[in-house]
Amino acid sequence: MSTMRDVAKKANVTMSTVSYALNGTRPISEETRRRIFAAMDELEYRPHPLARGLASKRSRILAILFPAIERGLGMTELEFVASTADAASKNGYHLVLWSDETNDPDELRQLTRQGLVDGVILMEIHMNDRRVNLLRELKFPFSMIGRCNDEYNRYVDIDFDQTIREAITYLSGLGHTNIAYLNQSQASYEAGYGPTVRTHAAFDEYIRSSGLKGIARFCRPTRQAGYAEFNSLLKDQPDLTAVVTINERAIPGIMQAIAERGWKIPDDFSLVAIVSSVRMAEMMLPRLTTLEPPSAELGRLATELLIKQLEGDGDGNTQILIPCRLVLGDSSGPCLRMSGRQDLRMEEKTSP
Amino acid sequence: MSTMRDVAKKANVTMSTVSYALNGTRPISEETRRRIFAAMDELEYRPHPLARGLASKRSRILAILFPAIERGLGMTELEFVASTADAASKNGYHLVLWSDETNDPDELRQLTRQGLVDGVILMEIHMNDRRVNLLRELKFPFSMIGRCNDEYNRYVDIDFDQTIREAITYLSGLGHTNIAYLNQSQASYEAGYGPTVRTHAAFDEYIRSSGLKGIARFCRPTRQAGYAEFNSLLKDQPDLTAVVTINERAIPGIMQAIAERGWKIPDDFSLVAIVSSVRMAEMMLPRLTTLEPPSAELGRLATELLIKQLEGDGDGNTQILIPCRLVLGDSSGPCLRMSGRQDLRMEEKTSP
DNA sequence: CTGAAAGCGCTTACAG
DNA sequence: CTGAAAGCGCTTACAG
Repeated sequence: MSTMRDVAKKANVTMSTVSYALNGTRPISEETRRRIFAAMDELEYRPHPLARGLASKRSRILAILFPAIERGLGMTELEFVASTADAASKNGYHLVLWSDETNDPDELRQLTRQGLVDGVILMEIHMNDRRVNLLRELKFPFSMIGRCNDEYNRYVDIDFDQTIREAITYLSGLGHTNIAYLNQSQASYEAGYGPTVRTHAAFDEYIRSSGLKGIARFCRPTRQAGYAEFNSLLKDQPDLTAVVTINERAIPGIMQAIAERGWKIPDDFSLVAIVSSVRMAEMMLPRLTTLEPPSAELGRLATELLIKQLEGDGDGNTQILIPCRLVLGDSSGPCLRMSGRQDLRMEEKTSP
Repeated sequence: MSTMRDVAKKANVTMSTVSYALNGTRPISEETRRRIFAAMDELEYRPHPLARGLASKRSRILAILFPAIERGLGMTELEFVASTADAASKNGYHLVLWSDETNDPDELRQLTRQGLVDGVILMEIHMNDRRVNLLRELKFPFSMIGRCNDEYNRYVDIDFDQTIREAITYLSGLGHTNIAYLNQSQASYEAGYGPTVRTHAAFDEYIRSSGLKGIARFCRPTRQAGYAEFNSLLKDQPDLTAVVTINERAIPGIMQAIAERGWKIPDDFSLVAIVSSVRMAEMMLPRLTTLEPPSAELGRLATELLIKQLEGDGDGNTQILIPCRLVLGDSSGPCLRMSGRQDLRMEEKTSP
């Protein structure tokens, strides 16, 4: 393994010249730079990240704080991590994974104090997030996938307003006039979990302004809860014809409750997921219509935001909102049950 | 941010003594160590990982090579990563994520040459794996979740023989005598992907030795392929009553094909997944019976194996095989269709 | 456009 | 049981 000193010797320059050539941080004559890079090639020189980090006080390592897996991570979180690692690497950074088992901000403080990483990417953001408060206080660089109550700091997030609006517009376009929203758990709402809070408010508001009938409910993330919540929902609103849900794990229970009524999806009832990956939607039968989250893009953008901040060409705070994208499945359509247009019923056999 | 020099000054010792006290690498008098740790506490001293790594030539950073997400990662891979990060942190290591987009061994060579990480964890291992060959050649420390053709090196893997055997034994215990195995794609078999190759061989062998009827097929990981493969399978073997599959993404297609025949699961046909997470099995309707992979344990063990090797208390190579664990769902049971025992049919309504 | 040198914050032989 | 010092492989003022 050759060192910068070896390169300098071979190129007949001093180490500092090699360093400046490598980092492009001061002008080098064409001839000299040629010699240096030739020497590097010949020696297969790789700069040592630890040495560079120690000397420059910039490790070029980022961390992503990964929530405890038990809390029910899925494809979306997987994509955040993968795309973050990818974006980091494309910008010459490494990404370390910090698993936030304890959800203890003090653990995060220890980690930042260590000085291994230049900045951290947060996900699963709450309206009033202790981790965010801590990092602000420490003035430790970070960016978020998600956002708090206030509009400070750098974040990328799903545009939940737009996503909810699109789900409802889509269903109302199919003729649905009475639509329920099955949210995540009440506990997550009370904890101020961003998606739960924002979608709840957005649903209420859009239903109100659109003149449709609508009802929103919380639901624990289990099939049993989905089953029970659905039945309770229909007891209150017998003419409900569609459910929109962000609660992926409740979906099998909803489907079972629908089947047990002898109803078919989508002819008798429509189901639209929001923030569910197409990958997951494909696993359901019938294939779910979903508003797919831009997970990979969120991960990439959060990383780029953070790197910009670290490299100083950040223009203060940056906020980016991206709506989910509607991907049609076989779980949504006009409701034939209420309309009486039974003649429109789809053939039993659909292509797989 | 205080440094080791500050601690030394405050404790009235030299820096080397602080260092030795911290690392426990040479005897320190009780009195001195007390003073040193008191000083550390007071100064909230955190050793600087970059400096430590540079001086000791051991970064205490591990990498996990994360396959391209397009290739269809799921919960299992998510758990590998999360549990690896966790095990690393519990042992005083950090974990960086290297995404293997290109699947190019030369990229891996560059990364190892950089000298940032002490060792790397590989997953998605093939029988003859270029990455493994490369790391062996470079004598770069690594461990694997999965294994190659030979028995060299450190690995943890699923015991596919045992897993297949348990799936078949379970089904044959329910009275099934004609069982199909729906594997991953032919392409993955030809590429020598471990799980595909090993389960294929295990199924053949166990069917042969058990006197049951069985047929194994490859299948692309799409619902369309699952649908088509299932129908083709039943054309060849009309008295088939159960399918075992490792091909999670084909399952919705299988279920649809079953439903279109007017069959009910499990009364008319049984479906058993292997190496599918319970989380995923819970998303299906009916809830899938699965042989759940010990993902978190595999990740943890692979990490511990690697760390042992790095810290020199490794007793050469270590091989660990763990079978999947049967978790009953509602997709498997005795076959009433063939037996004619229609009277045993389950009630339509099952609890969610 | 290039050099000489101090320093980043640790570890680890070498000595006693 | 403890110290004094070289060194890990870079970066970056300071000088010219």
